[in-house]
Amino acid sequence: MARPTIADIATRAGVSKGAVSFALNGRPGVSDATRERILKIAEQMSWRPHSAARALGASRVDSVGMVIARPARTLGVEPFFAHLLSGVQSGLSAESISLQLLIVEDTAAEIEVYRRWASEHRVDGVILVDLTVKDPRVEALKALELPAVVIGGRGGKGALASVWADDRDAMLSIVEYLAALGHRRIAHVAGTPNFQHTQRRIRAVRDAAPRLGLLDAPSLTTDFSDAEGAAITRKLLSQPDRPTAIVYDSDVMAVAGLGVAMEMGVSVPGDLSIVAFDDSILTQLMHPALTALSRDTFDFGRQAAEVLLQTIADPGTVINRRSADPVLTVRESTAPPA
Amino acid sequence: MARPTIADIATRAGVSKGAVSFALNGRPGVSDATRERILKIAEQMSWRPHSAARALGASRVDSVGMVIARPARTLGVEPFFAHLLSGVQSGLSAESISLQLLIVEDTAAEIEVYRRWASEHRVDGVILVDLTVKDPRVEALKALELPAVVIGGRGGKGALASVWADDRDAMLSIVEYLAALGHRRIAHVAGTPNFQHTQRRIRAVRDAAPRLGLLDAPSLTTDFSDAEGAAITRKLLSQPDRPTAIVYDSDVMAVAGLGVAMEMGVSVPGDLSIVAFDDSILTQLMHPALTALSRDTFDFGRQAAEVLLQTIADPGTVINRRSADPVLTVRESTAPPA
DNA sequence: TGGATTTGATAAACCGGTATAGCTCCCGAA
DNA sequence: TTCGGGAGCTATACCGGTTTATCAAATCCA
Repeated sequence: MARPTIADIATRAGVSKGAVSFALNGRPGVSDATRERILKIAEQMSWRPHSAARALGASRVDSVGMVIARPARTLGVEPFFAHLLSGVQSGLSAESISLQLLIVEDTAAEIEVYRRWASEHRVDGVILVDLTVKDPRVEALKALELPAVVIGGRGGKGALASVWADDRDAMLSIVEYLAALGHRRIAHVAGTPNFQHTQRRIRAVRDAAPRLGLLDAPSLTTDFSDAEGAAITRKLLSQPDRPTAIVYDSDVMAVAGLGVAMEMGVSVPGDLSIVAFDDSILTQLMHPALTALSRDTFDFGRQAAEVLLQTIADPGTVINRRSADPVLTVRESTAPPA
Repeated sequence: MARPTIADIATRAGVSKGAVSFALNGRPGVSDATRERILKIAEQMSWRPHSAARALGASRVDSVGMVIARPARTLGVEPFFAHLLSGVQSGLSAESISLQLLIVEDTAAEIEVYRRWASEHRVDGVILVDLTVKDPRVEALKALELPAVVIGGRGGKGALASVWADDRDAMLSIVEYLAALGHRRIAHVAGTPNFQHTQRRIRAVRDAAPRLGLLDAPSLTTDFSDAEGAAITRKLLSQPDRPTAIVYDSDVMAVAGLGVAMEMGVSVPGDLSIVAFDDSILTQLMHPALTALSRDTFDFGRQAAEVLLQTIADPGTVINRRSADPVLTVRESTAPPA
């Protein structure tokens, strides 16, 4: 027999389909003896549930979705997503829930995907990344009644569940470290302006500046691309009063910035200190290796999966879980100013 | 009404469920007038098929799977996979087929996933990457009768469908280019030895060496990691008769190698030319920017999706499609030897 | 000891589609 | 005039599970 169904098992065990279903799902309705017998037979016949059949009956598909709305070009280099993904999967695999991944161009397309997933019952819930300030996805998901968890940003007042880290504290620790080294001119090459985490980081820099006696602490936004990272760096380093330290919101931009510095003959860390707000193999490949903020991205993903599963199980309560705080890994790209 | 079913449509249209099914799937059995009417009503009620119900009835889930067996750590930096993924999705989205992605540790786990997917009917077919010499996955997939397409390597004699590029010719073009510049000592830092494409590339170097009058052309295998790439480079550059050019099997290793050269005071391209057998934003971020072999990875993925869908539709014929040949993009890291 | 409750199990409905057998009506050919 | 056959549609079985109503037997309690 190619693929046994519960009916086959029922026949073999001399019981009804219903009894088999109860036994296999560990719910009351059969005696321990019968349950044992059924489980053994199922094992023997190497039975596995037919996902579609189960989905149809139980109206739950054991599958969650994740859409990433960034151009594939920049995506690949960002180790962030690969780690996040692995973490999410590890959190899901315990319950043998599968993950649907989709890369799309923009938020409009992303919402369209949610709409389709909801109407076709393809996923039980979704994981959101890159939350923006007035994010239309939150509204859309609530309208669709699709359980969701936001990664890296609070889901709004009682709106969506979330898993987040303290970007503000993290940014403060970077700026304080640089100030302690003696830097007074620090620039911040930020990411996409409407991302919530970008905003929080910018605010952190702005708030800390007077307290730390910084002369100048501009935050300049980009699209997270290496190109803009490089362009902004070139502009910053061409100024008469150029910064002695630059903080980049991503490792890719930091690497691009390092390249520009070398090209312009600005020595790192002699003339310029560089810090990346995200760590990965990239920062370690460089010469000098970059000082970077390390976050446990894998764990981030794992927690997001957990929270999502809880949200699916009990849509009533909204969980906002704070994950481990990031730490600054000091390497060769930072030193006291000349 | 929250989610209309075909029964609802049938009632509204005053026809039977069957008629609605025929109309919505564009198959004969209803008149054009009725079909028109049914489609309009379905549109109005914004009906969408329930994926599980369709899967159960039609025994086809409109979903394909892809498992990547590499440590997440190296995965993230490889832009290769992000591009491939986007390509695959673009090929699938036309038929609105969804993609399941899974990252696992090793091949054993990968096969286990295939087994589960097959028994739970979660996917209609799978896409394979990183084919090894005597790949156990081929056998496993045939046993499971799961349609599959291999990316970047022939599926074996009549075994599995495939989409491949000519690695041999590509490697030849690199070596010939370096030889034409005047290099006679060329080293090849290869990838995992049991990958088929690694073998093909090694063979290409070995075969071309005598014809091009190369004094030495060793191929050294690695695990594709930056660490081993760096280690091997250090060893190569410490030799008395060190190579004047090194070809790396991946962009990540090439970048690591460039770092080692700089560290050892070996100037690139003055004392050493570097070529990466894979292009991405990484190679362009470096200083000097790396000469690299560019492949249309996106298109690769797109074609793989196409071939897989054809294979699913008609499991009889085995397609082996050759994709566009890669081209060498010359940048700043290559020059005639000193 | 007898009625109430619990336990263990069954049969059947159901989820939302697809596939098929069969029915009616109409047309054309013999 | 009759019969064959196709077009257009309906009714129904079916896919493989889950869930509920039902029921007999066992158990409990007074």
